Amino acid sequence: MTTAPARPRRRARRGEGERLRPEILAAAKALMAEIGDADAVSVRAVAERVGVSTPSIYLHFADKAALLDAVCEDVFADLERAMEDAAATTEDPFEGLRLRGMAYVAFAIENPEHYRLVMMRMPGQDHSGRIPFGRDDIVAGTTYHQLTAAVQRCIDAGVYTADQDPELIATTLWAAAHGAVSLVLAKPGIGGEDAMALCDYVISAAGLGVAMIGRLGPADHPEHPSAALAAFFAQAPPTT
Amino acid sequence: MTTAPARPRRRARRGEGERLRPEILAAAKALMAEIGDADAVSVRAVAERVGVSTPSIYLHFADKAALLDAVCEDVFADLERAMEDAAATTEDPFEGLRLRGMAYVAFAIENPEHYRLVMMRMPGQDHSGRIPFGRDDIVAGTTYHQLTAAVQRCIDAGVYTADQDPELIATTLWAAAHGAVSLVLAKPGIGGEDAMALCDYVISAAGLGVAMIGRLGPADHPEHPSAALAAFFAQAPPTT
DNA sequence: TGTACATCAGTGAACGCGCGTTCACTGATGTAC
DNA sequence: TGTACATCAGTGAACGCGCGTTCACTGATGTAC
Repeated sequence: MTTAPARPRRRARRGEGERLRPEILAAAKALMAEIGDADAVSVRAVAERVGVSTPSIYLHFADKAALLDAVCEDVFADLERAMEDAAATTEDPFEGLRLRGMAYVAFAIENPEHYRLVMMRMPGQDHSGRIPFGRDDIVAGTTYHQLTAAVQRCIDAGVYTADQDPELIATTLWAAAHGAVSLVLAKPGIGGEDAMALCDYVISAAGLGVAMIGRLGPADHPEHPSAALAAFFAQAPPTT
Repeated sequence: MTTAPARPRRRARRGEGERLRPEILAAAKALMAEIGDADAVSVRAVAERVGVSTPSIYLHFADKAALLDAVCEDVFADLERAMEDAAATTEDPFEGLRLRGMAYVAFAIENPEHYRLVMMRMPGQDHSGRIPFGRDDIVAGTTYHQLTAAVQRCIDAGVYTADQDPELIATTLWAAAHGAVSLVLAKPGIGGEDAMALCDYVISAAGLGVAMIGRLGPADHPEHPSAALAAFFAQAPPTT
């Protein structure tokens, strides 16, 4: 069923058994993208793709879950690299937020099954009770840290206000990007032809809306919000 | 494994075979919520829960996929009802958007596996090639129609501007609510203790940000957006 | 009013499948002497 | 320089499992006469 040619391979030399591990990882990653369903990737298929017998997988990974965890780790690193590369192309903090979001979205659209694996699964607990690749892992990473730092620079620049919480803003932007792109993946055709344009719109709306919240107060739900907002915008300055 | 007592049941009378169908549906729905993984719900388990033999399921559903599709339909109706009920409690169109979003979010948090089934799955094609519960089905429904109508009323009220597209705005609000709540489901602990508060924040940000886009122009990406935004807000009127 | 029969809801047992995982094994490779 | 041996990467075959689905069947029920 899998079209891998399974070329004959030479076994690794003594002490070089670790050489097989990255090959297994890459095969699992590739199969996941091809099959389009992480659950449907079998240990057998991965072994066949690598050109090795099935039990060999167990020399490098404790079980299937450990293999999938390793793939997660790999994918996560790819996603974070894409975001950091994108952010490095601008000095403007607000634009940096937008570029990060667009890189995030582009990664998800280009690698839907990988994105799904790390971001759209229900959390399964480790044997140790830890949730792999949960909130804590993400928030502890350098990419998330850079994101909140960029938000802080937006506060410093006067886009957001000093009383706003950079963590909450970062999470909100993350939710906006994730919401747009995961909806595009789950419900194709949404937002018309240009899915990236929809995502850009959603990300921009969230980024700007957070600024509005900074001006209106955090939980401002007046009795007639439509009238209050209409009045606010009626007095707003003309834009360039 | 499933704790259903499987009380002895009487067979339906002649011509009343259809009576079993809703019971099967309800059992499948309940099992899904309990197990927390739609894929792990087996036809056998559903039959056992109903108190009927496994082949009986096939008298009412062509195959397992048809059963899951029927559950989807049911869940979708629940979700839409929750949103319409929530929206009915206000006359204000902007507040109506927010209440719809909060009802959506609350439904997802209360029924995580059901929400996941209808909104977080990769689209699987029907035997006929149609995507069940895809964008087209949702957009054609009355709930989505009411949502865009509420957006139109926001335009009429001066919250959004006449040149903005109600469909795009509706989709953006949907993406925001979905993004916030699906992130909460997939990465527990995000947004701190109160997940609903985070969702409210994200929904509000999107709703307000769309209004900002209406004033700034649809794809306004100036060279130094931070400075431009800071200038805009520096001139903005004081808020109540 | 009684009975033979067609209908139809529901069943017991089995089929074949692919899966994760294990076990006893092979044979190449480096090393000690 | 030659050889016995320990090490270690990798294997072939099998285990047991739960799954979706099918098939020939049973037996209660309503109906025609």
